[in-house]
Amino acid sequence: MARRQTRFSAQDMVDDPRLKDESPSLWGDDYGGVAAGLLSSAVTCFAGIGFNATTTRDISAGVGLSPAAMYVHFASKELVLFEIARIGHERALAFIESPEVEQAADSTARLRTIVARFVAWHARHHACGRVCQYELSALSAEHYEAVTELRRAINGVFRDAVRRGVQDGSFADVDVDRVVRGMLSLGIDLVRWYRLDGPDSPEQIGEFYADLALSMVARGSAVTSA
Amino acid sequence: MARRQTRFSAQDMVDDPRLKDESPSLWGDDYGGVAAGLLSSAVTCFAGIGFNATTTRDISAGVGLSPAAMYVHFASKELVLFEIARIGHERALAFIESPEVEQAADSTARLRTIVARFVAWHARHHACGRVCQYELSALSAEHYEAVTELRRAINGVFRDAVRRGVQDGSFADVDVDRVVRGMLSLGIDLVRWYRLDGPDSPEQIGEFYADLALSMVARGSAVTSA
DNA sequence: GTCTATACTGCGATAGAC
DNA sequence: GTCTATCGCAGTATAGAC
Repeated sequence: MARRQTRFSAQDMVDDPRLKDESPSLWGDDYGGVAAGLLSSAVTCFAGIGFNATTTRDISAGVGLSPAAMYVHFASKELVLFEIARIGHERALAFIESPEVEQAADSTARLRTIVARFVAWHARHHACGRVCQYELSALSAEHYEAVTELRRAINGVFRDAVRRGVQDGSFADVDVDRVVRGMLSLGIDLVRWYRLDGPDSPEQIGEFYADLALSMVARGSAVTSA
Repeated sequence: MARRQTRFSAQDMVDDPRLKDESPSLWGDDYGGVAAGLLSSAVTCFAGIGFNATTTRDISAGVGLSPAAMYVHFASKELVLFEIARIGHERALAFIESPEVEQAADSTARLRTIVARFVAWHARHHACGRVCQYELSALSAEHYEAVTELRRAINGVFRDAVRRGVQDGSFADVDVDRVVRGMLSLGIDLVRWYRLDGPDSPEQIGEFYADLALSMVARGSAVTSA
């Protein structure tokens, strides 16, 4: 039987408007020109059919080049995945460590801004986000560890924001770890279904989920720790 | 360079306590004996390293059989994936359509029960849940459509429960689609990180998320529709 | 830096003995 | 129903011309 009789090929993914995202704007500080195009092509393919189902030919074909072209810019397919995951996590982390967060008036405004920006980033870059969330098992041990370090930093931003609000009395005495898990889940799971051509803009869904996050830590809520 | 220099092999997944789940109890009505063992082995491998990175040899080796053994019970690797996805979705749907849900006293109790059971099911069967959520792109077009049908039914249970509460005045006038997305995200994303040997039992995390879900539709919440 | 051509490997699936 | 052996092919990566 044929090796690949799956629903979609990588080329279908490139043509699918559901996978349109704004990853091309992500590589600027690290890559430009052909290399940036290869990363964007790989994001679309990886997000659509997965790292292991994507061939190096698919990635090159996405920018109109021959099968061998990818290796001039990246030493291996795994390195393409790592660069996507590394840059994606770095950008998301930077986006929730912005001055706008530092200047928040109080713990509530601070948490609201962090959640809204985290969610909006993942909506705008949802294809890159899918790769960052669901394809990490294909990384080498060293690269996986490097990404895990960045993920710990992102979790730390949320944990600090919630803990600070609990300590200064802005929030109820919630179970910080549980609540942070829930907030991250809202922001992360949307990469599975979000589309830029859907009803909500990235900023709108960010605001909506920021409200949900605040309701999770609100005083008088049913969700205080036991 | 080697084809697979990834972090983990399928055998590592079989040995990893993080992927312990209770999928062996899922196949009873459809498969028994060796076939059930193959499905459970496949769940562990697919959940750990993905459908495309798992070989038919891995699946068979998980139950101590030779590479060819799988084909006596399943016509193809893709069919193994489909059976896991089909049965997983059927069981999850049945679990939130239980008599316990039908007998709920009011809209609030009804939604609480649905969310708690949905979340608890995904926690208990989190490895199967990962396959059901993240590996569907490897299905054939026909099999994908069959699973999509089941997913629509599951979404419908949530949508009806929220809509009913809005209509009878138990809930605030929320944006039903948005709120249902959020509830499903909480229940689905946990398959990415949940472990049975962690601090929360499936039922405990189900109760916790049911509280969150109710706070999303509570009257007087900040999250009413515009 | 891009191409064509290809070496090498590993996987899905099958054949045929027991 | 399980085994061993193997076929055929797809996919990563490289060689070498331009």
